[in-house]
Amino acid sequence: MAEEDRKTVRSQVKDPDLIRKRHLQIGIKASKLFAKKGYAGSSMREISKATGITIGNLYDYITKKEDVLCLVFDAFYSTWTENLKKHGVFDIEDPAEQLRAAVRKMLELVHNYQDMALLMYRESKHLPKDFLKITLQKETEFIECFEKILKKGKEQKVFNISDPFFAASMIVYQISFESLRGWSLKGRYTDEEIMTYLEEIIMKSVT
Amino acid sequence: MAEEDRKTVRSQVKDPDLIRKRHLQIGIKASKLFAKKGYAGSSMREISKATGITIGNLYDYITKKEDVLCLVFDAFYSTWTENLKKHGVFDIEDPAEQLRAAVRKMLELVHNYQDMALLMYRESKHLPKDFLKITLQKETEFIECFEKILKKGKEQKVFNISDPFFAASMIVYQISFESLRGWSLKGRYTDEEIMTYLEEIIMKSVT
Amino acid sequence: MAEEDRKTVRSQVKDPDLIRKRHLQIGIKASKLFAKKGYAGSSMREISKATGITIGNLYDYITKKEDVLCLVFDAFYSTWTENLKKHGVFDIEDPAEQLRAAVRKMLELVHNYQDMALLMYRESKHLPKDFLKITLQKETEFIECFEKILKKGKEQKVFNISDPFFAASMIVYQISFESLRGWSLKGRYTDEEIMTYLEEIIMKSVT
Amino acid sequence: MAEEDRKTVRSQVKDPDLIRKRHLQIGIKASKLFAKKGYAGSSMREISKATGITIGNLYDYITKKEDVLCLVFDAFYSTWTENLKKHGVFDIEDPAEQLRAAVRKMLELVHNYQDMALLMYRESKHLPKDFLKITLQKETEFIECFEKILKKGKEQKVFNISDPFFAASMIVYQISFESLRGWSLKGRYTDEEIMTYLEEIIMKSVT
DNA sequence: CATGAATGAGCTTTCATTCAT
DNA sequence: AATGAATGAAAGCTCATTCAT
Repeated sequence: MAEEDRKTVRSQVKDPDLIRKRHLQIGIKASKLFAKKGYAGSSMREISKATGITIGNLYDYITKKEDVLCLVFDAFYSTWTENLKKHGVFDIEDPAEQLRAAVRKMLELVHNYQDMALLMYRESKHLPKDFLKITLQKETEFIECFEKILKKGKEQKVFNISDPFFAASMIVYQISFESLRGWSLKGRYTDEEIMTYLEEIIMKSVT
Repeated sequence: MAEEDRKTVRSQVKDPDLIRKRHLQIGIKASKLFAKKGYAGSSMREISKATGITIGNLYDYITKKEDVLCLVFDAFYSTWTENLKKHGVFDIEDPAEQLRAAVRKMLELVHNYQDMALLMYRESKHLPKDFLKITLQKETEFIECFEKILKKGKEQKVFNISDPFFAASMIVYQISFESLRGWSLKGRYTDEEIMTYLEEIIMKSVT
Repeated sequence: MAEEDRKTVRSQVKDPDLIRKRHLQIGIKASKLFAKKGYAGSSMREISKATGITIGNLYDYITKKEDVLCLVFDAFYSTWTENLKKHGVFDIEDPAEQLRAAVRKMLELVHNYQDMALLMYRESKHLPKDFLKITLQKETEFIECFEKILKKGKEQKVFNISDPFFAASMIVYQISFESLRGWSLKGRYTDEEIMTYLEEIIMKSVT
Repeated sequence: MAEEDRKTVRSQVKDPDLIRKRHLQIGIKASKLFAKKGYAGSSMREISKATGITIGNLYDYITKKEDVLCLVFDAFYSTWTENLKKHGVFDIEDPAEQLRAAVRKMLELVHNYQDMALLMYRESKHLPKDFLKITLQKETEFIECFEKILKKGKEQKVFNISDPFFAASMIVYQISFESLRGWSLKGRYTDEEIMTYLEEIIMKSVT
């Protein structure tokens, strides 16, 4: 209880199943609200309305407004990783094939949750210190997935890169391109073009 | 530059020189504050303290808090473009040489104003509509500088890219890598390593 | 009276009984404050103190300071019309008798709520447009009560007037005489004298 | 200097002619502003703009914002009495004729300065105590003009009134009818009709 | 005398948070 | 567990007034 402190959002309620259910409910509904109005721009009243939980009851499941943001990040990572596991990307043997599949899958995911990716960049500043650390840890683990693929490809001499981790970081970064810079491309390119170009650029950068 | 700009932030004060001076003062000091506490998280009283201008006087130079953010963006673009012009990047003939020089220069700039790049991504949401349009225009012009280099290189067959504008957008995006994802690299790489790797990756992506 | 009114001042609070109670409380207490210091001269903090409702809670029952003024007008008209109905003025048959009774009753009322009449003249400028319309409508209805009496009297040749509505307007105006010009009479006449003279003048003006 | 204190608005400036000129200028221009936006609703900045005197200079002729209101009242009484003297109302011998002439003249005056009359009712609350006393004195003197006419008429048995001063007060009050209640008549009556009816009612009230 | 930049108290309003029911 | 009324600190912004030039 002392060391494991703050790994999750504290709640007054006893029933753990109810807590899980409500926490997910809050995270999902609030994420849509935050995407539209931002974290600071959303009041607890609005969060209450969006989640369908009265304001007093909301505070039975959280202790501060920050917690709602943590729940949003939690919910996001849940759906994100879940979606990724469903498609057996990591079963592919050929590194180039595998990388292309992973990148394409991720691009689709980011495309579908565009606001979310942007949201996480924008609002991570408001996360409490200890939760931020956890988040960064999760991101690092995510990068390491790509690092693994790159390392294998480098050993097999199919990839020509100097530093696998650095390259993996850049790939993960590039995947968010549409979310963060999409506005400067909208009108010039179709969604499919954007994803095709991105895939192409990323693949070329490693070969 | 003196007559045509500053139509966006109106002030009560009549002396145009004083306005320019104070606007710059506000933009620079507030940018440091915003980088630390964010736009929404910084109160007008804090901005007043940071700029050294009393709150009432501050409102002689702006009309809304938004305006401070505009001044931050303004100040940023001023120093940014100014710095870029100083080094005769656009005199270089060889496209590859030219691109490398431009990228390296920009990487150094972004490195020195790290918080700023992140700030601009994070807070552009809070810009008023009309000012946002101007900002996007400035960004597009910036991208087009790189597009021009890429086009020339493509014609000379030194660059192998399918869409120069898209590639230019990606390069500009990659240049901000350190600002937006730097935390995942800190501790693993020195500043110099980061810039060298970035330069290498960007150059490879076009050849 | 319960369902149809109070569409003008919206509140966050859900319990309609509580809303009615608080709205009346605000209207009455604020009216005394406004009479003393004027609408513009009374701060929300003072209104809060005067009503005994904390400032945040106050804003659960109103949306703008204007609303407080509306509630003052509401409360005034409520007590005004209520008081008038209590005394069966409109049952009297003889027009002259009826007019004299109505005037006398009104004079007493205005005398008891002296500051209020003055307040309403002074502050109606600050009412929001739509509410002002409602207020004027209520006043017109009030004038029409007197118009009706005058019309009947004119038909029965007991009153000698050229335009009943105009005359009714003037009577209603004269009734507020004490509120608006009382200061120039204080010291010269007793309260009872003022009312007697007023009654006399008004009655003579129609015969 | 001790007893006569505060009879007028104090000024830093030495030249008495300039003071008079500026005071009148301020009073006239500010009156139009106050009529539109009210005393409390007009800022010193607006007053400065309306008068064409810079804010600092303004404070060379006044000491507080209140003073501007005093100057408005002063300017008003100046033009008012001036206008009244021009027409030789007080030379008429027959009391009824004289009263009718005075009333008609005043009605025209009030009609032309409608906003002003309303303004004075509304804003007299904001006058400093000592100045208010002077204002009331001036008003009383004005009422006494009518009282004199009524007294003469009463002695000659052409007027049938019980208390001349009270009746005079009421007449002065009725003269402002259009200013204070005009909105409820607009649309129903022409300006000329209003004045004719008013004259008729007032004359009947004394005979 | 005139100018207008500077001051800071005070205004209206919002909002995270608590707590009696 | 759930409700929503109540709290008050703090936010953005205005404005009468001063004062150096």
